[in-house]
Amino acid sequence: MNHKMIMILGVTASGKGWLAFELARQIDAEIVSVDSMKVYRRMDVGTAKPSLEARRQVRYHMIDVVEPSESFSAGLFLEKASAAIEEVRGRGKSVVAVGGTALYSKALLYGLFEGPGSDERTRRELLARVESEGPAALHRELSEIDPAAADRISHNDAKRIVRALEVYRLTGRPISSLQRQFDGPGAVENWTIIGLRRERPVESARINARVKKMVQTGLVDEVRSLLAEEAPLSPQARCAIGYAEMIEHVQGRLSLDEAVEQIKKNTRRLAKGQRTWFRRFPDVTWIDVGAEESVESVLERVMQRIG
RNA sequence: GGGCAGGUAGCUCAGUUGGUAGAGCAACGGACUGAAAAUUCGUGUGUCGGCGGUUCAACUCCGCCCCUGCCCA
Repeated sequence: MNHKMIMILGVTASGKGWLAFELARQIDAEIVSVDSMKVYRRMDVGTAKPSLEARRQVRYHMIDVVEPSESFSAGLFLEKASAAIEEVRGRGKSVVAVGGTALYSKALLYGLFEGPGSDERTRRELLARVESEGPAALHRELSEIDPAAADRISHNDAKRIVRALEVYRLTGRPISSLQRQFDGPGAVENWTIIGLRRERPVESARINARVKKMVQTGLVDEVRSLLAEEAPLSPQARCAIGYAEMIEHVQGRLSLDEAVEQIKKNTRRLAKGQRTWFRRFPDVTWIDVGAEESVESVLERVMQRIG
């Protein structure tokens, strides 16, 4: 008994993957990856997946669950991840959830609203209208049926406008009346949330080093072979950082150096967005990691917090 | 040593007839509920190389010095 639910947060390249692995071994837990890109098979180097060796030692979930040609979603994530967590708990083991996809983490903590998933036909239709009429026109339409949502969504944010209209069309209810989960207590209290944090320049330096290493360990070849596959990469998979830029390079629109610089820049931006999300997460115990601090030392500090 | 061209934001550079400065990129802050590594909103962060001079007022004009690049010795 006494199995734990631990969530580890941190920006990309913060070392949370290692920590999760060491922690899982220490407390005999299984790991649930909370990452929108590690779900794709054969996208290994660029998503910094745990090694096969690590995966032999600790059981991982939510990694390699779909083909690169498939689309994935927060809803699908929540469904599969919840099932995985149930399974782990059924074995009487602890759960360590690690990842950098904040929306997915939030979905685990609070759930998502009970509503329709994306509907391809409706969405295609609405997107066509965005093309011809511009997002502002649809935003005006949204403000008629759901002023609260329109107020919150920028008139240029085509994706959210489309989603809101889609939900209304499918359910006849304004999306703002359905999205209430994040306001309540959710399942937060079941989790111990640990955040890893370093000084900004250190985080940036780690990102640069990681990108360099990805290129050295075969990112270009990985992208080439993905492009050579029969089924084309899904829109989501192909905009993954590291892949989008390398596709430009492989197709001759960017030099290798330019692509690498772009990847570094976009990864830094990703980290920035992650910080913004995580800052507002509830009940996070932040661990300020020293520049040269060892995994063991961090692990020890985390163990103290977990008790 | 002499000549020429430059020294303005983290970087690349604009800056009209003197009225204490902008643009791109980078950076920073925010939003975010089934595409989220996506999408989107916002913000100049500056001893204008240094020291003097002219002027009500100097990034703009003058002098000296320092630094960088090119050319001539």
